[in-house]
Amino acid sequence: MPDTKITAKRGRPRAFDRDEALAKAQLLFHAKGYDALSVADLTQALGINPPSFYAAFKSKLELYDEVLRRYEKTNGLDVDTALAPGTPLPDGVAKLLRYAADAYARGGPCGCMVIEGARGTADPQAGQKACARMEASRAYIREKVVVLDAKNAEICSDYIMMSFAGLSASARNGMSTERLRVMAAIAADGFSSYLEKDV
Amino acid sequence: MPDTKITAKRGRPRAFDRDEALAKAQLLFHAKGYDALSVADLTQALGINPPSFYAAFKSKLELYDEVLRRYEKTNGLDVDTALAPGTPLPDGVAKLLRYAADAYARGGPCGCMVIEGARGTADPQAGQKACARMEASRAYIREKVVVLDAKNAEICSDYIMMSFAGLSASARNGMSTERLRVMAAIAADGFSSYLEKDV
DNA sequence: TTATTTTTGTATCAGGCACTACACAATCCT
DNA sequence: AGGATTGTGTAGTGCCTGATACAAAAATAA
Repeated sequence: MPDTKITAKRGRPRAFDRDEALAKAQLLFHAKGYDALSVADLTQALGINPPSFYAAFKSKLELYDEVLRRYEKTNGLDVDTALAPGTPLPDGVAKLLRYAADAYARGGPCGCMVIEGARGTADPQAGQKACARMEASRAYIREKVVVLDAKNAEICSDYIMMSFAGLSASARNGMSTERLRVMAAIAADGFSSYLEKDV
Repeated sequence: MPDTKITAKRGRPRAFDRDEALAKAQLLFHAKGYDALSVADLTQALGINPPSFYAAFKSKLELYDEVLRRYEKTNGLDVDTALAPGTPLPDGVAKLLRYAADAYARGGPCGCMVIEGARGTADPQAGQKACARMEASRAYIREKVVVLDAKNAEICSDYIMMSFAGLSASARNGMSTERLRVMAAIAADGFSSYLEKDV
C-alpha cells in the first residue's frame, strides 16, 4: 500500500525552506509593493537562482497571490471578534478600526498589503489579484455587519473600507501607532453620530 | 531694439501645442499612474515621436512634475474658502472634505492624483515628487488651520489628510460622488465630536 | 543667399524585466 | 545497480523600458 505522506518526495530535495522563503517574500512585497520588487531582488534575498524560484512558485504573479493569502492569515484583522453577534454596531466599528490602527504600523510603515496593492499597482494582473482579495474582505465584513444592523450594512462597510484605506495610507506615510489609534477613534465616532441621527 | 516677445521663436516651430499636450498628459497620468503610463503610450496619444517629446518635456519625470503642478492648479481644492479666517473649525473641515468628495470622482474614478501618486508609485523619483507635493499641501492646510485653532492644528491636518486618502481610494474604487459626500460628512462629524470633547 | 537655430522623423541604443533551455546533481523506487 | 524524477547552477532568451544619434526640414537673422 502506498504511503499517503503529504510530502511525497522523489527526486532531488529542495535546498531551501519554501515556507521560510514565502515569509520573506511576504515582507518584501509588503514593504516594496509588487512592481518595485523584481524577481532578481527576490532571488537574491532568498539566496536562490531563478530556476529554483520558478520551480517553487511558478511565477511572480502566483507567488504574489500566495503571499496575499498568507498575509490575510498572518496579518488579517479579527473581524469575527470585532463584529461578534450582539455587539452594538458603533462599538464594532470602533473595535475594527482600532485593530487596523494597531496592525498597520506594526513591523514598519507598510499599511495594509491588500489595500495598498489594490491600487497603485501598475501590473494589471497583480492589481486584480489584490483587488479580488480586498473585495473578499469587504464582503466578509458586510456579511458580519448585516447580522448587527442590516439596514446600515452597505454604508457601514463602505465607511469601514474607506477608513481602512485612510489609516493604511497614513501608516505608510510614517504615522505612529499611537496617532493612528486617535485617527481611528475619531473616524469611528463619526459613524456613531451618523447612526444616532438615523435611529 | 530686440523684440521682447516671450515666445522668441527661432528655428523650426513646434508642430504641436505644448499646453494641449500637457493637458492630455495630465489626464493620462491621472488615470493610469506614473508607472503604468509609458513614454510610448504618451507619444502615441499625443501623436508625436520620442525626440519631439523629449525636446519639449526633457524627460518623463520632468513632465510628471510639471503635470503634478498643473493638476494642483486645475483640480486643487479651494482650501482658502473652506478654511477662511473666522470659520469654525468643524465647519471648515466639513467643507474641505465635501470639496474632496465632489472632486475625486469628477471625470472618472481617479481620486486625487497627488495622493495616489505619493504611494504605490514604483519609480522612487516619481514617488518622491508626488510626496513632495502632498507634503506641500499638508503644510498649506495646517497653516490655515493654525489660524482657526492652533492647539488642534496637528491632529486636524493629520485627520484631513487621512480622510483625503480614504476618499481618494474609495473614488478610485468606483464610489459615486453622492456616496463620497456621505462618507465625507460622516468623517467630518467624527472630528466635530472630537473637538466637542476637548473644549 | 548663407548661416544659425530649433524641431522632426527614422532608426535605433543600452539596460532591466520576467522567464527558460540545458545539462548535471541528488534523491527515491524497483 | 539502474531508471525515474525532481531541483540546481550557468547562461541566456525575447521583450519592453526610457532615452538618443543623426540628418533632413523649417523657421529667423545677417
